[in-house]
Amino acid sequence: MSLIPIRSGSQLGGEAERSDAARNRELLLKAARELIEECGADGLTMDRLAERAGVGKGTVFRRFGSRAGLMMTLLSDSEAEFQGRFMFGPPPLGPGAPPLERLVAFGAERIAYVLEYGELARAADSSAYNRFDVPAAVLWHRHIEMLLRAAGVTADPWLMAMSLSSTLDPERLLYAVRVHHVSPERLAESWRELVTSLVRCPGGGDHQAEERPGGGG
Amino acid sequence: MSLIPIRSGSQLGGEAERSDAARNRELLLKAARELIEECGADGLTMDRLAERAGVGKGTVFRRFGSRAGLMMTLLSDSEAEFQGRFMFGPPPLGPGAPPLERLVAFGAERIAYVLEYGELARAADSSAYNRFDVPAAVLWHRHIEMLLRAAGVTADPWLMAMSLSSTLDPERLLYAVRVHHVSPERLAESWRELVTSLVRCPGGGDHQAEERPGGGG
DNA sequence: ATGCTAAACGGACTGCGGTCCGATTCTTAT
DNA sequence: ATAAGAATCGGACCGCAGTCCGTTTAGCAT
Repeated sequence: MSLIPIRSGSQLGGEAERSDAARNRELLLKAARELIEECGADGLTMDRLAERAGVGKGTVFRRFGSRAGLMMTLLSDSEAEFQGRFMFGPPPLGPGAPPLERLVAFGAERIAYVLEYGELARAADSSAYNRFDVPAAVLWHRHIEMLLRAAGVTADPWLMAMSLSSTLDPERLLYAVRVHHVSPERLAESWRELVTSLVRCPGGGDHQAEERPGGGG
Repeated sequence: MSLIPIRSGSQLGGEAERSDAARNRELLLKAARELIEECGADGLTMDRLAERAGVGKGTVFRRFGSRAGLMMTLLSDSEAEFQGRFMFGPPPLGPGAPPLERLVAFGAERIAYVLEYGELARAADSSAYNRFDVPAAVLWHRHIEMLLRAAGVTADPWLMAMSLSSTLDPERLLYAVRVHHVSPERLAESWRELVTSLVRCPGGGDHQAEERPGGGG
């Protein structure tokens, strides 16, 4: 049932897990949820978490690698559920619907997801350079890219998928909603218009010549 | 000649500047440039900068507000020059060319800019929540929005401009180039295709009804 | 020159994410 | 039961961005 190693729940690479490690992991997750309940995701610090869980700070980082890793672990259940829906679930999000409709649905669902988990989703975006290399992010990217190809978009699907992904960045989404009071519906509608334009117009192909000599990777 | 208060060079709101303040500002900027030369933008820390300039740490923060503010100040000359070109310069970047061509040129120039200043441009993007409220960012946003409107794009130009801006985020641009070895030309070409699609197709207008009767602007 | 005041100064301090490594505890073989 | 060994534990430690507030100094009026 495990779809993609979102973060595998706990251990980073190993197989077996020592009993004390398992106990501490549960302690930590429980404490983290409590803290978020009380102080919000932004109010959760690694020190506080360690103290609340009654473990050392080193233990926290060994478990989750980083603050962002912890947040991802906390989101892993809902994230897995989301992945399941857009990969295997019913149309229009899942397979069966035309690519464009799936794209539209994907954006709408992702927007709803980000808005639901707000602070958490934002905190799960590590501020590090490898933010886009996290398994879930590359999965979304690949999914969008696949749908673009299926929809007949010829124009550099990898980069187009990157542009579309950037539109769904939690940071910007939350900024639009919280600071500029943009409604979720308006966000979804704008996304629909964006992907529709992209799919309907084959990338401004008639530029002038498109003399792409080799056309290599 | 000052176009837009990018960061006004130094003082945040006041008018007159005391002589010691001016002297320290110059000292700091000089030291910052030296440090970046030696250690790269990522190697510049506020402590080191204060020490190198021979001033206290408080002075650094009073001058620039934050690390990102310092980076913006360091970029302000080239930023002002860029602003001057896309607002008042010759076509196709400046006024005179058709909106679509200006959009294409804007993206290409911005990509080149980000790639040229690399680390610095990235560091100037404060990690804070108000990242998008910085004067330069809202100017770019407004510029894109204006061009979209001029090009006849009806679909929520504000949000479309946000999506397009996100595509030009230094973080992602540098990620594509440095990690995935995407060439600058490919980035610019992808941008061209993106905006061309947007402008050519009026936002998936025939969705199902889209009876937007008035179509105000 | 001198005194006054508002502004600038500077460095100790805080809170944070993240690391390190000696001490501890679980597991397994005997 | 026990000893060896590996994995885990935990908190002192680091470097960093950013803040605070007592001290100094520039600019001006006299």
